[in-house]
Amino acid sequence: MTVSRVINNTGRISVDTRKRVLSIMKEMNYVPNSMARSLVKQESRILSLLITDITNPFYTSLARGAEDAARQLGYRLLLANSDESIAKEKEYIETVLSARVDGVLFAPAGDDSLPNLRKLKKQNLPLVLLDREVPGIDCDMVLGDSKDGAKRLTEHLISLGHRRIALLNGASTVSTARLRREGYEDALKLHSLPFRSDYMAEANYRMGVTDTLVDRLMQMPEPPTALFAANNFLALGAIRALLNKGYRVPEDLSVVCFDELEAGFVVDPFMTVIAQPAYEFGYTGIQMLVDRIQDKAPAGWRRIMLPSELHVRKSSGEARFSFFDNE
Amino acid sequence: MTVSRVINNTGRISVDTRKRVLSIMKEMNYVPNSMARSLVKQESRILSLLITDITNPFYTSLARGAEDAARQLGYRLLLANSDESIAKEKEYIETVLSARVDGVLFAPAGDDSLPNLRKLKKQNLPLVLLDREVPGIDCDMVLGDSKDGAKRLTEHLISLGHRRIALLNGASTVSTARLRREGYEDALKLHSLPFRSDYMAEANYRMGVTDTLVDRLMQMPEPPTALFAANNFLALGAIRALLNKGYRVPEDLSVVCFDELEAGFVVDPFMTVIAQPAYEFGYTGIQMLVDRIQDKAPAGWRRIMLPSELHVRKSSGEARFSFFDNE
DNA sequence: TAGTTTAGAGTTATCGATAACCCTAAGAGG
DNA sequence: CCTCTTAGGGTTATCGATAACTCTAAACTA
Repeated sequence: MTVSRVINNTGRISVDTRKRVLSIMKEMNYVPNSMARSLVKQESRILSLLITDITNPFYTSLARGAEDAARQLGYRLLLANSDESIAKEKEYIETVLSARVDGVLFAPAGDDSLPNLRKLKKQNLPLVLLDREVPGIDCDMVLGDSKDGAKRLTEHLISLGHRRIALLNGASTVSTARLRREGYEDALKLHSLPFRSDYMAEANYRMGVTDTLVDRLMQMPEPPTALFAANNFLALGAIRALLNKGYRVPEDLSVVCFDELEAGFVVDPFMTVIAQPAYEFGYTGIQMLVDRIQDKAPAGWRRIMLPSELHVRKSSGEARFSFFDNE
Repeated sequence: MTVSRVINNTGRISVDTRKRVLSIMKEMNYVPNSMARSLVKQESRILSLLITDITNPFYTSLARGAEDAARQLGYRLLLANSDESIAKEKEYIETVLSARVDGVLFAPAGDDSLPNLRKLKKQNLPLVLLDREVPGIDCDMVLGDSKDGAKRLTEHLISLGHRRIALLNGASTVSTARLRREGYEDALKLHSLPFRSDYMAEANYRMGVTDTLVDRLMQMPEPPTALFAANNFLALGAIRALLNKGYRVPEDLSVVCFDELEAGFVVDPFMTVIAQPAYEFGYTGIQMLVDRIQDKAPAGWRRIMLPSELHVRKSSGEARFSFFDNE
């Protein structure tokens, strides 16, 4: 009726009627029902963002970027958290589909997210993948340079004299973990260092590292002198375990990792990291998504790779040489 | 039609028809439209959570708690972030009202959130306030013991021999800032220490502290020997500024604060803090909200105060006495 | 056997907003 | 004076799911 015309500023309305409507709206505390509107308009102007760990600063920064972009483009954001669980992801997909959001920004838990993603694609819902690729899914993506970053981080350790570098990786069902391993291996090869499978360990990106994992590494006949952790939380878990056991970082073991540890403020930054532009992941992702929704995107899938930066800090130090080995 | 009966398991459906419907649903990739359902049911089973800073671990832990509780109770969570801005808060309120969520869990930016909150109450929307009170709003609340916590933190400093303790507080339009100041003053009084207004500074909970603020304190004729920061980010900002200027913590200035710095993992925890049970804030808040929605709540408003814990760590040390003053 | 249940499924109205169409009176134009 | 335009605003159908009702056989009861 006339109210709709006033709210949306469409059609012809006399100044008088408009005033009358507005004043009655105020008087009644009228608030339009966006569900009813979406039902007829067939669009909700809501985008959905799924992240895998809301306590990880990488994802909270990403969320802020997504939020800012969405706000600027006139969309609202439905934020959810999968805890790296495929099952929660599935639940969430159902929610999102039945809520008829206009598009989804999706940081998948891993390769096993495939069926979940297929379900989205079947509904023809615009989709942008974040941070991780999933084999079998073609769509727009915003990725980091995992391979190159891992290579740089490993080379940094090598340049400090380290020859025995362990890799504490995420699950191999996650694309970033695979790529980080490749980068690590590339760096070893490039410097003619052997790849040793006993220097490899694997854990969930979200979980702390069990002390036993660290024990195993440190109690080898030739323990590593440096540890490359594939993400920030793995590094924290490892360092905590090391300190508990009485080891010192970096004196006994240098530790480096992917991703900053804190969102913004850092007191006396400790960790040597490859920092990814988390905010831009979210911001760019939303831009790509909205382009796609509004048919402004090119026909083919876009694959944006954001650069990262090496920050050398205190957690990585010069290697101590062989005379320490038999200590 | 019959489909609805199948989906909701209501009414009488023959086994045969049910199978037929289900198979066609699968074949068509049918997904029910929850907006249409909400429209007629007059409930959405969506709750909304507004936090003021998504990058602050206090709020991300809180969000996880809220999410877990919501999931367990059969609700979904719409998460948003006000950045401590009343204007964003207002936008968000409008979104939430027009989305017809079933209830709102609200961490207000401050006393100026009053009009925003009134708008919610006018619609009779179940509401639970988190962390901060707002004068003029009566509703269920989950709070921390700001006053007592501040008192304990201040007394901890006093017990270390500090006599000149500065307070770096949040804006006085935020209830927690006022209470933390009260606790601080109580502790001073209790130990017959003078309250000095030149030891007070105020900044936004979200912002870094400007270096000038720290400069002002440290360049006083009688500079403080300890600093009580009213939240974690203020403490981080202060410490960063101090380190930049060449001061050491705790040697030159002890620093303590409210709230943990990191969500879960802490490497070699540094900061002496009053830790609040952030997860429980969210979890309890959702429980109270759902009770209210389902009319299981008592008639009067509930006001739950969650206890907090003092963790003494390295950022606070013994006071150095007068012979240092004229150094 | 006649009347009454009942299982199973179809019909209609509804939630609130909007698209598309229609209606009326005043003013414009010849 | 009559026709035509147009401003302003009312009507109806629609989005998709559900509540409440109806309908039709078959089954059951007395």
